[in-house]
This record gives sequence, C-alpha cells and structure tokens, in this order.
Amino acid sequence: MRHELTPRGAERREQLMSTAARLFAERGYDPTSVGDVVEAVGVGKGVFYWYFTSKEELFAELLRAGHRDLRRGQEAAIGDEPDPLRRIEAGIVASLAWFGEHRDVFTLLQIARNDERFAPVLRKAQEIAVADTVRHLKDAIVEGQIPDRDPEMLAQAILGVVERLTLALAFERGEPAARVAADAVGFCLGGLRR
Amino acid sequence: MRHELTPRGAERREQLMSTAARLFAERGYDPTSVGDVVEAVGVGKGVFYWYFTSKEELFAELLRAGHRDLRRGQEAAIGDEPDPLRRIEAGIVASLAWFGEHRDVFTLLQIARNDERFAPVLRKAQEIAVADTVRHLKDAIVEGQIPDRDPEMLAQAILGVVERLTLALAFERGEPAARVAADAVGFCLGGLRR
Amino acid sequence: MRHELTPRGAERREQLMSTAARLFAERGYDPTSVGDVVEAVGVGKGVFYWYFTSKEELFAELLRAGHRDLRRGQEAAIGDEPDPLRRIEAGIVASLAWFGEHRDVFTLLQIARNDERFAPVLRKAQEIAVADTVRHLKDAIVEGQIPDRDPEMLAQAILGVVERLTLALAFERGEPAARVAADAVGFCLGGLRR
Amino acid sequence: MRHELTPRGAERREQLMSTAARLFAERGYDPTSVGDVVEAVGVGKGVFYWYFTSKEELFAELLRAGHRDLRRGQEAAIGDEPDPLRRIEAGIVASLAWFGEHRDVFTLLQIARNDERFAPVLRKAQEIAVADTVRHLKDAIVEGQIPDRDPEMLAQAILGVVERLTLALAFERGEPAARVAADAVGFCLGGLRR
DNA sequence: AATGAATGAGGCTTCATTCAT
DNA sequence: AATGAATGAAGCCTCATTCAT
Repeated sequence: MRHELTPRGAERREQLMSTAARLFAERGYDPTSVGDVVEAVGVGKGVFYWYFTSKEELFAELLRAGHRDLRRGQEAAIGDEPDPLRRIEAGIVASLAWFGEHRDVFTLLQIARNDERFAPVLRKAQEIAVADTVRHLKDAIVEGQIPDRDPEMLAQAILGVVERLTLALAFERGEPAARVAADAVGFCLGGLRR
Repeated sequence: MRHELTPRGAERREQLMSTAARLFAERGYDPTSVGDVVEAVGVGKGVFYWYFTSKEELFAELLRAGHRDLRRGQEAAIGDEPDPLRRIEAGIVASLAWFGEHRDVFTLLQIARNDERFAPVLRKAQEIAVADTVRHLKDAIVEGQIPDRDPEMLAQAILGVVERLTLALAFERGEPAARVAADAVGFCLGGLRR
Repeated sequence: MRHELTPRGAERREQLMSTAARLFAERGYDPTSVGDVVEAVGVGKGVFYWYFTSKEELFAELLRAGHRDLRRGQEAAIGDEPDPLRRIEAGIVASLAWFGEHRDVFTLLQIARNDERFAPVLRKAQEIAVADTVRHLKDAIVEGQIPDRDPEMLAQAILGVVERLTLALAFERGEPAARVAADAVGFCLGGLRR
Repeated sequence: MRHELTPRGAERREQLMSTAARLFAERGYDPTSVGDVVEAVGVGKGVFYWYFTSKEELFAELLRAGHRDLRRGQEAAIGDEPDPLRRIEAGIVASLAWFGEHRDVFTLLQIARNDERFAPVLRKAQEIAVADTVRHLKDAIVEGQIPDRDPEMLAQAILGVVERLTLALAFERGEPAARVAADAVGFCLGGLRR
C-alpha cells in the first residue's frame, strides 16, 4: 500500500486483488499478465500501479493476506479447547472449511511453494503452520495421548494429508468439506496413535 | 523425437534434458528460458530445436519420463509380494528412495501440478499412482487387514504423507530417505488401520 | 500563467518553480517527472496543472525567467560605464556572481542547449548575450582598445571561458566567484588584446 | 560486447552505433527510443539487444569510443613537437578538425555532461583532457613562455574557448574548421601570455 | 484551488521460435 | 548437426495529462 485510500480506493484495491487471485489460480503466476488483470476488472493499465508496486508485490500480498485469514479461522475454531487432540481435530476441520471457501488462495499457496520468488513468503507461512501443529502434538505426547515421536514429522504428515484430501476430494471430486474433514481427521488420528 | 538419433545425438538429447530438468527445478518453468538451457549446455540455440519441438514439449517429456521411471522403481520394489499392506509399504519406501535420487523430477511434478498447461499430463500420472495404491488397498480390505473405508480417499492420504515428508524431511531437513520412509510407513499404516 | 493569482497562489507557483528547477538541475529534464515535483512540494498532482499548462511550458518558463534575471544583473553591473573593456569586465564579473547564486539555472541552461525542444528558447537567449557582448567589443575596436577581429568570434570565446570556468572552478572546485571572475577577466582581456 | 562477432555481426553493430549516434545527437538521449534506432536501421527490435545490453550501455559506449578516437587524433597531431605552446596549438587545431568530422560525438559529449547517468564516463574524459593540457602548460611556464598562473584554470579556459567556437562558428555558422582553429589559437595564446 | 484516481500511449526489455549459412 | 543472427509479439512499468469530486 502506498497511499492512504479513500473508501472508493479501498474498494478498487479489493477488486483488483480478488480478480488477480482468481486469474492467478486459474492460469498461474507468470501466464497471468497485468494486462489480463486490469482488463478483467475493466480499468486502465495504470490503475494497477496506483494500487500496487508491482505484479510480484501483489502476489506476495495475496499470499500474506490469505495465510493470515486462514490462521485466524483456525484459531477461532480451536478457541480454548483444553484437549490437544481435539485442538488438532478442530484445526483440521477449520482448515478444510476455510479452503472450501477460498479455493483460489489454496491454489495460490500451492503455486508459490515451487517458485523461488515467493519461497520466502511461503516458507514463513509453512513454518507457522507447522509450529502451531507441533505445539498441540507436544502437549498430546506429554499428556500420554499419543506415542512419543518426532512432532515435526507428525505435523508435516498431517499437513500433507489435509492438503492432499482438500485438493483431491474436496476440489476435484467435489465432496463436501465436512465429509472430507471427517476422513482426514480419522486418518490422521490413526496415524498419530499407532 | 523427430529424427533417428545417432549415439552422439542421443547423448546430446540426454544432456539437454538433464540440464533443463535442473534449471526448471531451480527456477520454475517460465522463468527458465530456452536460452538459459542451451547456454548452460554450451551449445547454440538451434540445437535445442533440433532435438525438441518446443520448450513445452520438452517439459512434458521430462514429466512423462520421470513418472515412467518412478513407477518402474515402485514395481520392482513390490515384485510379487503377496501381502497387500507389505506392497503398500514397499511402494512407499521405493518412492522415497527414488525421489531421493531424483529431486529435480520431484520438483518438476510439483511445478506441473499447478500449471494448467501441464495438468493433463500430470493428471494422468496421478491417476495411475492413485489407481496402483487403490488396488492394494482394496486387497487389504478384502483380506480384512484394514477397516473398509473409501480406498481412493486412503490412497490420496498416503500420497499426501509421502509427498510432504519427502519435501520437508528428506529435502529440506536432509534426513536419510530410509529414515523418512520408516516414519511415513508408520504414520500411514496407523491411519489405515484405525 | 492562466489565471489571476492570489498572493498565496503566486507563492505556490514560486514554490513549484524553484523545486522543479532544483530537480531538473539534479536529474535532467526527462528523468524528472511531474510526479517528482509535486511530491517534493507535497501537493497533489492537479495543482501542477492549475499553475502550468505542461511540464514543457514550466521548463521554458524557468529558462526565460532565469535568463531575464541574469541579464538584469549584468545591466545593473555595467551601469553607464563609458569604457567598453570595463563594461565587458563588469559583465563577466556580474555573470560569475549571478551564476554563483543560481547554480540551478546555470545547469538548466546547459541542459536546454542540447535539447531540440528548448533550443529555440535558448537560441534566443544566447543571441542576446552574444549581441550584448558584441556591442561592447565593437566599441572597443572603434576606440582602438583592441585589434580589429570578428567581434562575434570574440564574444563567443569570452562566453566560452566564462561558462567553463564557472562550471569547473566555481562549481566543481568550489572556488569563490570573485576569484574565478578575476581569472576569467585576465584570460579574456589577454585574448582580446593579443 | 557480449559475444564474439562474425564480420557480418561487427558490421551490424557499427551500423547500430552510428545510427544511434546520429539520432541521439539530433534528439537527445531520452527522446530517442530504442524503437527509433532499430526502425532507422530497418531491423527488428530484438537485434538491438543482441548487440547491446541496454540503451544506456550503448550510449556510454559511444562516449567512450568517441573520446578515445578524439584523443588519438590529438596525440597524432602533437607528435613529438618540443615547443609546449606549439603542442597546445596543435592540440587545438586537431580537436577542431576532429570535431568537424564527428559532429555527432561532439553533441553526445555535450549531452552527457549534464546527465547524471553519464557523468561518471564524462568526468573521466574531461579529466584526461584537462590533464593533457595542463602538462603542456606547466612546461610552458617552466620554460618561461607564459606567466605563472594556475594551469588548471588556464586549461579549462582553453577548453571552453575551443568548445564554444566549435559549436558557434564551425557548426552553427558553418565556417571551415581551419579558420575557426586559427581564431581559437589566437585568442588562447593571447589569454595565456598576458 | 486542490485531491485522489484514472487513462492509455509508449518505453525498455525478454524470449520462443525461425532461418541462412 | 550446429551456429549466429534475426524476428516480433508480448510483458512490465512509467508518466504526462485529465477528470470527478
């Protein structure tokens, strides 16, 4: 953000961001040109650069904003639940639900993962996600709910399951998020306990 | 391939492919130019178009060749093992091992997944991988080794775990493939049984 | 100027002009954007076009105003001195002094000289300067103070010396204008008498 | 230069350089676009970047090449002349002659002088020119040919005269270089002696 | 008088691809 | 088989200028 924005300006900015998110998700980062975005919004080319420093900055901003919002959703779902495994469960369910409503952002995160230009931003988000999960896992281990194994490994495995089921079942096969979440939880808790 | 290749020609082609694989993996598909590839190999630009129709075709070829080879590795590892769960376990171990020696290809597959230009090629590879796993899972269910749940869901979950642990533990944290494979197997068998 | 200006308006206009002069002198005409100017002043973009028709017009205006003021300084210094050589000397001294206090304008004139968009404005100013000097030179020749050579050639030579010493000694080496002026006068009178 | 050039390539490069020099001299650096240059040469846009890294690099290259050639001309004219004042005289004459045949380069140097992007390149050229002249002046002072005054000041004054007379008389009024050179020499020797 | 927002032409540069040799 | 050279579309971004408020 480079200026203070009037209400109208803030709206335009939002419009550009959501349109860009959609196009990036559909076509990828490089194949989506700034021209595509402004054309889709129906404004002149210069407008883009009134609201964003560069195409790259916009994409990074989308990643940051998306991850921020996802995390807020997880925290809200977890609340102050005392049982560690229940917290993990709630986190999984909340993630699936959030991704179900923000498919674009899910895809953006996937895209960014393999792009060295955005690796820094993504890395940070991933670390936070892992750290959040690790915390609950350690609690669960301490409380004797699950056997004592490398918590980071377990966290990564859980995230892998969530990500994959989101993509394959919720998005590609169109199953309801709640159902997929139940499966993910089932699989993960099994994997943790054993 | 457009011509009959002399032995020397076949070598050139291999050289171009492996160099391209490395660069694509490092920088991504779009940010890697044909010029980068030929420069890295130390040949003129015309050479590239002597061996490949286009940049896109080369990338698709890398994906196909990579997946073909991976699958061959899995099959060899599974052999004629009669126990379904053991087959799954062998497949996981073989995948980890193969990825460990072909990091570039792993990254290429990740890159392709979110690119609509290569999704078709990828989709097919994924379907095969899922189908392979599903077959073993169905056997395991029939034989009563694991409870009866949607085999495709289970297959996706397994693939998600393998993929994620490969990336996070084997690649980023540098743990030996065998150790990571043991963790992956442990988590997945737990997830399947429960 | 397009409107009647209130006192405050006139002040704004001055502020824009002096800021623009500084930036133009620092960076050149093209590399200085209207945006740079208004930002440096701390006003909105519309303000610029309230006071000036265009960027080009502003620059031309700076040139005209600068040259007008320089000439006024020369005339004041020359007064009604009857001796032609003394008039030339006074003009040189006054020029050096004025440039010393208006470095930006000096640079602006240099910039304009090699820009076909402003050559017309500049040409006129140069002609006036040459004509002024030629007049004194002709007087000096008639009065037998100096040998009879092409007065325009002599005028150009004098202007060349003044310009160069201003730039090299006064600006770049930071010598006091009065000292540089003495040198310039010395060299030029020698060149004239020869 | 980024590649070794074939004869044909070297020719193209020359063609681009001389065309660009002409256009830059006519219109200035910024107002001349890369598109203008390639269009004038009658080639595609990409060709420019096959031979030059950037527009800026090309301009700097023109400056360097120009100054190099000018200096070579001066040295050839001075030869091993033992008399310091005669050396200065020869240098002036050679400069006028060279500029007469390379008007574009003269203008390019003028343009570069007031552009901070090229100041470094120019500064160096100027320093060399001054140092060359200073050397002869010191000799002349030691030998008692001229009074002892700041040699750098004298050098700058001479350069100022040469530059100005070149521009005003040789270029704008179209007088033959030899004639202008005689005037310049006359004026400068007078300025030096007295 | 002044501002934020918008326009759109145009500039520099990259790059997949082709071609003459 | 291979190279240097060329093409031209397309991309990102800047900027003078205008307009609604």
